[in-house]
Amino acid sequence: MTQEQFSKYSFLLDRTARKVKQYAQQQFKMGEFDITVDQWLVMKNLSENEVLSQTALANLVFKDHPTLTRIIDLLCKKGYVERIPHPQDRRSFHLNLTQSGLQKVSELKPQVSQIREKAWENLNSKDFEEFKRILNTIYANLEQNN
Amino acid sequence: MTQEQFSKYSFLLDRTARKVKQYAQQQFKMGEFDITVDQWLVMKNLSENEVLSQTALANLVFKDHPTLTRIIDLLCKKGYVERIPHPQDRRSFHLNLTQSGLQKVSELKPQVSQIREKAWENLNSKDFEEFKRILNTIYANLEQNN
DNA sequence: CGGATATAGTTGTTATACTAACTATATTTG
DNA sequence: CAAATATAGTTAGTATAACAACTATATCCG
Repeated sequence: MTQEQFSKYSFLLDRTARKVKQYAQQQFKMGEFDITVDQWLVMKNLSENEVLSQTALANLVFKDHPTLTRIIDLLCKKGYVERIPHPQDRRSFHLNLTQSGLQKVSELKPQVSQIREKAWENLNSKDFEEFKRILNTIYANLEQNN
Repeated sequence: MTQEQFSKYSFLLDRTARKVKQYAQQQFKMGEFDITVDQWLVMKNLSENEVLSQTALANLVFKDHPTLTRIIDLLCKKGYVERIPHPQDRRSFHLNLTQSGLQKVSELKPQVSQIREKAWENLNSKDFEEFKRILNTIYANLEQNN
């Protein structure tokens, strides 16, 4: 295989990732979910982990700090999340889903799963495992500490 | 496989696509390439196709018109691309690589290929074919006209 | 021909991504 | 303890992504 051919993966990967996000975002909009796909990822992770700082959450969702700051800002404005001052460390916050945020997560969870399924028509569990393996290998190949 | 498990593909896909772009962008910066990864994609496609309108180019690179307008604006400012008025259709342009743009493409082409290769360490041609097949299937599953 | 419609491209707005620079607070260490 | 350093989070600036609304020009069709 030539270098030239290999190069195409980045185009296909980027194109597909954008399509997946775009499709989900359109469904979110049609269903009047009131949040974006990235905001959903953040809220879901908050719901699955009790006490999280912004740094801990950033590491979970693989977003950088400025990006997460802004997503949290928006979720606070919408009333789904609150920043609770950390009792020992005045630099830090505990992030909390509000009552409204908890309700939103449990309401959207099954709907999001259903939206996500559409991408896997005509594909099976073996494909899924292969896909995960290859994505994770690529990710590991490009990590900084190589 | 549960819905929940399937849902993770979107996270891994997004995470990996971002890492691939980020890694390339860092290499572009280190090499002082003077363009972004998306600008490179546009210039490469211009170099491979003689006469392109913005619409034709947008379809090639799978970006929408506003995004492409802005990328072309930046490439014009940098002197790598020019908009030539279409002789028959006054709404439209022919996009052209300048001399400087052509030189940039031929200078960067091998370097970009080399950067792109790093992702494929520990993976082989069969993986590559599988990966392409799965990405293309997902893309097709989510196209609008379904 | 002339009004309706379609197409090419631009502009505006919001969100995310990334880097860099910054503030405030903790921690380390001489 | 005090200075150096590290960490938590924010702000600023630029680029890309998506959608909606817009201008200008072409085309269609009665």
